[in-house]
Amino acid sequence: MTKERRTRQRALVLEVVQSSDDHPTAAQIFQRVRRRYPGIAYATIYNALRWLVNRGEITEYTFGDAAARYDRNPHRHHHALCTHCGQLFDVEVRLPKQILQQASRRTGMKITAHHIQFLGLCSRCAT
Amino acid sequence: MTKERRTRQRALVLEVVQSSDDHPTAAQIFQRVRRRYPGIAYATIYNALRWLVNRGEITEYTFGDAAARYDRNPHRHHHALCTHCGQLFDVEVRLPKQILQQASRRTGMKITAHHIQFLGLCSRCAT
DNA sequence: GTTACTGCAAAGTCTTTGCATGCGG
DNA sequence: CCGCATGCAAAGACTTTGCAGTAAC
Repeated sequence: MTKERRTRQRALVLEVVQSSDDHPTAAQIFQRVRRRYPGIAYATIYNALRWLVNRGEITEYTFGDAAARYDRNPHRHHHALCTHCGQLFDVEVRLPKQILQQASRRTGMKITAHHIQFLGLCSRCAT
Repeated sequence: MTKERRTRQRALVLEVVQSSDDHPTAAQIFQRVRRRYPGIAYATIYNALRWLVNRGEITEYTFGDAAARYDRNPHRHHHALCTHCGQLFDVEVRLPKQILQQASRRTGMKITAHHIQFLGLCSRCAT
C-alpha cells in the first residue's frame, strides 16, 4: 500500500489548479503557487501534478504546443483551442454512441475514452 | 516571395513519411532517412518536416507522450491510441454537423478543424 | 551568381531524476 | 521513528537556432 501524504505543497497545487479557469501549464502553476509559497521547487510542482493526475483530481492535456496543460475539471469534456491567441475553452458536447462503436469496429480496439479537440478562432480573434 | 527548393534531403524525408504507416516520430524518421543518407543532420529533418507540414503534404500530431508524430495522410482523419503499447491507428469517422454547431455556439468560436483522439486497448493488448 | 538549405554544435524548453534533508503519520 | 515528499541541481528528451559552407536554380 502506498501511504498518502497531504502536504502543504500538494494542497496548494490543487488549490491553484482548482481556482484557475484557464487551463494553466506547469510553469503558470509554479508561478502562482510560488506567490504563496516562495521556496517551492519546480520538481515539487511536477510531482504534485502527477500525483493529483493519478488520483483523478485533475486532468492533464497536451495540445500542439510544447507544454502540458492542467484542468481542474476531472470529468471528461472536450476543448476548443484558439489557434491565434492560444486560449483554451471547455466544450460540453456528447459524441454519439454510434461513432464510438464505429471507431471500435474499425480499429479492433476496446475504446475506453476519447477527447475532441476543436480548433478555430475565438470571438475576440475572429474579427 | 519565397523560392522553394526541392532538395534531396526533403525528398527523402517526404518519401520516408509517405512509406511509413506507423505515424513515426522525428527520431524514427531521422533513423530511417539516415539509413539511405548517412550524413543527414537532425536539424535538417526538423526543417524538412516543418516545411512539409506547412505545405500540407504531411500532418503533425501530438499526443500525451513527449514527441510529435508525423502522418503521411494529409486529410483530416482521427486517431486511436493504444494506452498500453502506444500504437496509433487511423480512424475514419465523421463528426455530425450538429456537434460542430453546438461547439461553435457554446464557445463563441469559429471552428475550422477538429480532431478526435480515441484511447483504449488494441486487439493485441486487450486480451 | 544569388540565395535558400544543409550540417554542425550549441542553446532553449519542458520534464524527470538522484540524493540528502525534513516533515507527516 | 520510519518512510515518503521536498528542495536543489543536474541530467534527459525533444526541438530550435546561429552561422559558415554548399548546392539549387
